[in-house]
Amino acid sequence: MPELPEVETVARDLQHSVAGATIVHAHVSWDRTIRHPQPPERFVAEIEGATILRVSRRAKTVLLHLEDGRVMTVALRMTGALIVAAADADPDPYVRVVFSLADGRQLRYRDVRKFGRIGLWPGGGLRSVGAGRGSRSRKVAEGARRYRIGEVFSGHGPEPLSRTFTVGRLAERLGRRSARLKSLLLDQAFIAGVGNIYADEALWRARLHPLRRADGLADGEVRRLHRAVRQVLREAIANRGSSLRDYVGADGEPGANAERLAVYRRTEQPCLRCGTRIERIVVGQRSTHFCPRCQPLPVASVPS
DNA sequence: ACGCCTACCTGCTTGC
DNA sequence: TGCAAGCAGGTAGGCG
Repeated sequence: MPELPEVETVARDLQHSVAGATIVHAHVSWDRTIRHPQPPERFVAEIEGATILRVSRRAKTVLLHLEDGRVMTVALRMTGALIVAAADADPDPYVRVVFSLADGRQLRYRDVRKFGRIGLWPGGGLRSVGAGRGSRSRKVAEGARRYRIGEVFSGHGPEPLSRTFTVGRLAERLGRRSARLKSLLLDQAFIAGVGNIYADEALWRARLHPLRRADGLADGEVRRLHRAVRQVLREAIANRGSSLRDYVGADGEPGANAERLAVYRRTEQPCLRCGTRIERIVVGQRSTHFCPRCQPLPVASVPS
């Protein structure tokens, strides 16, 4: 479900609605939602009584900072959602964890496909929750070592909306890689928070073919990509995210961005710029949508 | 470094 | 209508 704009929307919603709230009770109905090595019973015991100080986002993970310095991380993966509900709200068979708040409300973790994971990390440090390949060499046995807070997401690439994510930085990173643009945009170690929807949208906006190799871009093309990624994400946040199926904000309402998507899941429909039929191909086992006319593939620009 | 595969899960859509 | 296959916003781990 959620990519950067959706997770950002949830985090902002929660900052407004549950910052300052105290968790008086927790109930876990699908144990594997709780990250190893925390046994669910221990997690429940340790979270009870905690007060939520503030809520933020890093990459596609929601961070609930607790008053005592500990941090609860919620990785929503495909269908996870964090929803604030009244205690007497309708029962929902897909709610995997319920946090009962002191004021009577519930913070519900809902997840149809059960891929999401919730972690609780000690004050002043978290264990690595790295991002795939890039963090592999840094991986250590679970529980064997603690990372300091600044190193928590050390396996992740830059936040695309941060001020430090400049054209120059993107150019430098692209220049060192031979992979296809689409695959790189999905690589959390290369850039944090972009997923399948916004990768396709950004490439369409930048008029770059998803199979172009990263180190083959001209300066102007890098500039277009940098601008496109940031615009697409910012606009989606302004629209509270793209709801294709399961995604809702913490208020339980879907976002409004899905209807503004230019290529994602618009196979065979006309390109909004030139009217050419949008094509669907598979890149790295992920559906990929693009306009064959606006996003041409120059000869010899594909990874071999 | 890179691409490709499988696994984790459930539900909806599509095609015969 | 029924039923199987294919598809889904993510990512970890394994292989060549």
